[in-house]
Amino acid sequence: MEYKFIDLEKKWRQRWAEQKTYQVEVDYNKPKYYVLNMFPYPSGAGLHVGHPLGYIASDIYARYKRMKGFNVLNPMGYDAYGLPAEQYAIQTGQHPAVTTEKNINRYREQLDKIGFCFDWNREVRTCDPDYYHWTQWAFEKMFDSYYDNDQQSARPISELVATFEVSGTTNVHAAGTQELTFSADDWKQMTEQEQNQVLMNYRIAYLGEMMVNWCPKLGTVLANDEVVEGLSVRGGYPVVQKKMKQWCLRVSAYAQRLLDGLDHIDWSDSIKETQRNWIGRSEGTEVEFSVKDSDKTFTIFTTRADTMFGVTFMVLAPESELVEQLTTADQAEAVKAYVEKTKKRTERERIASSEKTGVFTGSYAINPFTGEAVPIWVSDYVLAGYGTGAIMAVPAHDSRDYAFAKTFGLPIIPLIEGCDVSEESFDAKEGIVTNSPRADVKPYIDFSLNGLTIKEAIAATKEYVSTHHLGRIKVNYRLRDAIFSRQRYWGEPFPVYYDHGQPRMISEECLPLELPAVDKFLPTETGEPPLGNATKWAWDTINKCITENSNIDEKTVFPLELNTMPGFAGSSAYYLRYMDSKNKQALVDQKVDEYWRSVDLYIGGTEHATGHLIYSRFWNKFLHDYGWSCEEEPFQKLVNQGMIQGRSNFVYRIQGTNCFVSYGLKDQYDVTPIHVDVNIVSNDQLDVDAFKKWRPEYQDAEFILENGKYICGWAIEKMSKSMYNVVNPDHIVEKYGADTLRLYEMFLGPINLSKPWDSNGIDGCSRFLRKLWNLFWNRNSDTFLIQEGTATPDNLKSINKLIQKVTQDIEVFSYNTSISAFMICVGELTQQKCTDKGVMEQLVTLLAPFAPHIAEELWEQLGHKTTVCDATWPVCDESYLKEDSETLSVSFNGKTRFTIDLPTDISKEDAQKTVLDAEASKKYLEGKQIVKVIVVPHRIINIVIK
RNA sequence: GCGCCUGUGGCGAAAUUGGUAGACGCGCCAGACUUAGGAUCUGGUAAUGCGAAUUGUGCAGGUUCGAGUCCUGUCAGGCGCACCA
Repeated sequence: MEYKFIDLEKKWRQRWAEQKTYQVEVDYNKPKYYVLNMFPYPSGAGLHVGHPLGYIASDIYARYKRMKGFNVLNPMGYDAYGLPAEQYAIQTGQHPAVTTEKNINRYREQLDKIGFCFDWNREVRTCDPDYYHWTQWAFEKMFDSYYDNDQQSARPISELVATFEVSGTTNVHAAGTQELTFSADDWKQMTEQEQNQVLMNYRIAYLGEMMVNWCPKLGTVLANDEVVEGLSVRGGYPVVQKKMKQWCLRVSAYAQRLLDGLDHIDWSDSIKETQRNWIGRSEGTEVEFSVKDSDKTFTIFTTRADTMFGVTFMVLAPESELVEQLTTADQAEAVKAYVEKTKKRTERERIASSEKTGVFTGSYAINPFTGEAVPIWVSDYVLAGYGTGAIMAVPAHDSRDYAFAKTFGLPIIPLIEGCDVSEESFDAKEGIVTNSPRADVKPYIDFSLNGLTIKEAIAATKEYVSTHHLGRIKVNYRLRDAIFSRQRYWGEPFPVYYDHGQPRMISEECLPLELPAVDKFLPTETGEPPLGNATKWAWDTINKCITENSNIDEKTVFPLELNTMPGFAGSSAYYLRYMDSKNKQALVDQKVDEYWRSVDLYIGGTEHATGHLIYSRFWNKFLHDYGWSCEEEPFQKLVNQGMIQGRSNFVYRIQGTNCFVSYGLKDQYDVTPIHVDVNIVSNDQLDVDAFKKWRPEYQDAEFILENGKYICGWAIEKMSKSMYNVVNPDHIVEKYGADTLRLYEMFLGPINLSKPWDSNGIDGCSRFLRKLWNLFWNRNSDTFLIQEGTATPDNLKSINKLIQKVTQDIEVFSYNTSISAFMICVGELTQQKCTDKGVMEQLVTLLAPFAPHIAEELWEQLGHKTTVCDATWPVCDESYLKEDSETLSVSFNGKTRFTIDLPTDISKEDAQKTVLDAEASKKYLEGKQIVKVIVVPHRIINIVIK
């Protein structure tokens, strides 16, 4: 009987669906295990062979864990809202709801062919009202919360109000956009509107006016992780800075917890490091400077407090409010012109030129350590959004300050013994401090750093600054709040209405606020959100939901929030929703959450390192603060699968002809390489007839062959339509079967590595499955070969070696080596003509996670009525692995020192010779007590001494 | 500039974690069966050499009886952050 994978795989796909094999429920009798893949954007292009890589890896692990007795949750869904889906809809001129539905169906069809053990019963789609109900709910909770720095937790905003009423800001340590100070009386005297404004400063979801990344071409603002080098990640369009009123999430309040949490989760070092960089914790000092001939003061932030004696000027960010305050009348015009000029430069232009520009404000600052007055400048190399938006410039020890000083002829004072600052600044943090204070200057204060190392000097200055109230020790983070508004149609609507300009939440009972179906959903370059067209929807919502407070100004043009939420909103808590995806009362039932807790194994690409994986952790921490998620961290272990690159093929056309020359002969002609569809190339050999039919212009193509074949050239490139190197998994499944595809994708190499797809190697995996099949069935007749009780010691040794290897490898996701082990084992069993049922049962069980279809079929043929998914994972019996051994005594200087157990494949003579020849070993071992010696042919490999 | 990761045959990669380097697969070579082979099976395949043998894990040192593995330096490639004070 032959291995007919097409029928066999179809049969088992159907049976799994009928018998609901992969449906799971909470089961307190079993330990849980939660496996999760980052859910896909259902893009219009469908899946290529790169997409299932992570799904296969996690599927293997999920099936393995199930066989080890765990109750395994392995769900799947779609991240259907957001820019990618909408851009695709715009490009194809269809409504995003239509294209998304279509794309999802296509994805599902493709996924189903590969035999995943997803529990589709729990599917979520971020664009489904039953799902985004809970996205909106979480947003409302964030609006109703502030972050208490003392408790390190989100708290209801009502508690903050209560405190304000009793003691104003005195005892408040809350994360805020600005530091506010007022008394209880001040608070009570504020109008409701003023109070709302104050609270907005503390809310975790807040409406803030700020500089944002505005992308005119996409017609929306973008988060920092969606912009790289001044261009949008999606589409690569220019991004400019623009001041806009936006909903934001106070992610920055969680910066320290996001950093600390990294120490307790099992993620790769590189992705943790990426997140640490992104959070950007920096310990430094804030120092107050007073302004000469004025009572004004301002604060700067520095990590190099040791350089206080080398400050020769100050610099303000052009956007800083200080600029206006500190500019003198004579300089006002020049400063204004400069600030205007900077505004017009895009982020990209600012980054591109490293030339320093700037203008003097006319004011001077007094250095609290030297008493010297130094000029205050404005320059765009200082960023408004970091620290205090003002710096002290120490050109001798900061390359940017140095460049600025050189451009504008400002003095440079070196502070490190022996450093040379004539050509460039000395930025290193190593050396002995000098000139602090300078010997030729009368000390202004009783404080010296001379003779200390930089590290000591920083500590000493910090100490001095805080005890003398010149400033304070301060930790800054680069992590900024997430901008949460998008001027787009295809996203979650905000559950927000405006009452006389004041934002208010639609009551929880009215959620979800459904996205209206509109005809005009295109974004606009001016930033008018498409939802503005849905006025009927808006007023219907108001009438339905806002009953008790119906004094909404009827003249309001549009009473609802027009923006929608960004792509990351829906993906931030989806792992919780899978636990209890049908729950109408809560995001997830508390009992259910306490059972599944958090994701044990999360698989996905590194591209989400500073986006989804930060937002999701933030979102979960917020929910955790209220007990809605029982774990502090959502993803305990993270495995990043590498990208699968494309392997393009080329044909070589002789210039000016329609004649193509084979790869090996191309150097003899003047040729142009042309991409050719990889689907008409097999093992780099071109299917000439298919090529002629591929494009009309090649219909009459001629070929110069080598050895009767046309060989194509190749290159590794990104898998994309334009390179004609996209390999569709459907084709592989049709030609080789899903099991072969699964095996081959895993056999390609370690999952965390990027690697090119190379269809050439797939035959090896295909051959392996046929060989396996041939162990069970005689190739030429329909005789089933397996019998009971025929196991030989060799059979048992082979299978136990496999059990040991696969069990070890699967735990560390080393699937490629597992598959090698399978190939070796099947080779051995074939040679041994093994027919034993017990051995075969173990073999099939081990194979089930990797190649579930063939495993099920063979399992059934072995006489089992139940699914192989519920078979018990075999345990290695090490007694079969022991080598027979012989003992050899080894003596040095006529005295027996130790004995060696010799493996059978080493002759006693060889071993003796090797040991005694090892002069160095003899000398080394002299007088030492030998505990253990391991011997392999021709060499002592391990001598353990006491 | 700062930080992280990776360098092993023609290719993808293994190496019991400091102990026979190159398992397994692809490709290639030879053979068998074939009208045929882009099917199947068998054997070979790091380099140099007829051979014995020698050299081999980016490069240069070091530790060790022993280093692909540990340490120092260096080069190359990839990734992240970046006028972040």
